[in-house]
Amino acid sequence: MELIEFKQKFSKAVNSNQTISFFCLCEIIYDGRAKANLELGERLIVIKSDNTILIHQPTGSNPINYMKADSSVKLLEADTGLVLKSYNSKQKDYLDIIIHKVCGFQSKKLEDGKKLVLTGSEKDMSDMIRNEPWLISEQFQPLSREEHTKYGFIDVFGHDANGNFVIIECKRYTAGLDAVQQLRRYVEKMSSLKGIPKDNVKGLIAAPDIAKNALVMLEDFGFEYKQINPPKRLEKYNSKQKSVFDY
Amino acid sequence: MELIEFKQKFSKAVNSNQTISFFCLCEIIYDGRAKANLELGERLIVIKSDNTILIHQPTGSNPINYMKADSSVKLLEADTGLVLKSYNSKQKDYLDIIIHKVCGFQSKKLEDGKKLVLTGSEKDMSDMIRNEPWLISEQFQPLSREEHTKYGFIDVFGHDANGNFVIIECKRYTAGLDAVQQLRRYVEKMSSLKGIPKDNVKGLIAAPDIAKNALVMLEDFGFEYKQINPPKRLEKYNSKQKSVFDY
DNA sequence: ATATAGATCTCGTCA
DNA sequence: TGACGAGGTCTATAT
Repeated sequence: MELIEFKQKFSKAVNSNQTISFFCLCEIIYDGRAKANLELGERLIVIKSDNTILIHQPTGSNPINYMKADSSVKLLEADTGLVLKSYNSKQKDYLDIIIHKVCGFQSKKLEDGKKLVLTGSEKDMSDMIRNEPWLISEQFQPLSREEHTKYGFIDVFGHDANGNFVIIECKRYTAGLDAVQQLRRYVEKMSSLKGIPKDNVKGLIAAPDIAKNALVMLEDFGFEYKQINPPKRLEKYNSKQKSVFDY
Repeated sequence: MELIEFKQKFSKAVNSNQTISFFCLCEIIYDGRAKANLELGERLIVIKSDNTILIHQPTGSNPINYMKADSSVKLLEADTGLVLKSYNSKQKDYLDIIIHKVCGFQSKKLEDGKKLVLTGSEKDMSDMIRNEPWLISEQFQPLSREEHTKYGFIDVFGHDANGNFVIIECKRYTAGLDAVQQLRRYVEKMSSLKGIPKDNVKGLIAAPDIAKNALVMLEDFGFEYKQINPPKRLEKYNSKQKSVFDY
């Protein structure tokens, strides 16, 4: 595509807050929170209606370069072709896309107010444990939600049959050393805030799996691990679930 | 665009490992590590040459839905139009894109072997401190960097004038409670593995800023905070830096 | 605005 | 392959 034609289409689309997608041969220079450059290659560029910029190479989930929402977007002429200059004042980020060739251009004003409905998050997991405390043990009794927020970001808080407090940290994937440290911090905080001995505040990790070292560390602190999987419940689609993903 | 025409172009592009981009009116159903659905709306769909799938709404950096590399991609006919079915065996993820209308279609075999050259990462920061130890203090002397294997992933390791070991944890942004806990773990691990009293292993956080609570916790453990900014050096572009981002 | 922690985190690296 | 930690993390939430 001719750069002149591209520039016209581009400007029109940007000015009307359309979402833009095009392939191009380009170099990238970034400076801001860090500093980076990417030599000449073919990439997919996406510019969203909130002026988010994404630069994608042909593989991988993440953009190789990007600018966050509310960036400025200017397309200027240069020796090599065009330069897309962008600046984000909040992040203090600068991005230059030095465009040598453009292949294809698409833009559309997207209408989409829908939000993702997702289950299986850590929050769903802690809700499940609060509603079905026997998943932890026969003795575990959860306390009110207000109770646990007072003492920090504790997933589930309750007590056992012996009058000990129990703090539960949920992880939706394999718990690691960081999860154990996190739990340890909550236990120590509650112990000191309530003025009760550490032995009377029990720590427990609920996760589908736990790393070996993490389990050792957990047991060193006198904490427990309970194998629990995160729940997955989408009321709306549960009934037709089988047929939907059937091949 | 007619769905028939789209289907032909799509299949051809997928079979030749092209990178694909198109706008469409669609619903999304996802099941796997979690479970989600997204009601009808207009989105940008990207399919990369490694069969990564990205579904983008008109705002925000992250895709609202996605599939990781090496997913299967099949386009089937349905009552409502077309259904793009995808399955990732490694992640055990299923994704259905129920396509009602398609607007535009672009595909291209992207050639790009270039890798991002980035500076200002945490590793650059620890390298800088190792090379310029006076940034920490006049007394600090870094030791060889075998720490990685023996005592965990310690960023910088050395000793002070009094024969104490010093463990430094670098953060390129505001250090939080998690950073203090991480440092604490390294200090404890080295102390116990080497059999040295904890008082003779000093912990230090090097970061541009530290959260208030994190500083309190740091000082409770007898650790130190040193304000240091991550370096940003790209040899190639340093000289023309000003002109490159000049407007 | 800052702080805190999750994420269908993703990605690289090393044992 | 699992484990571990960084990320220009991004995002949501609470203060």
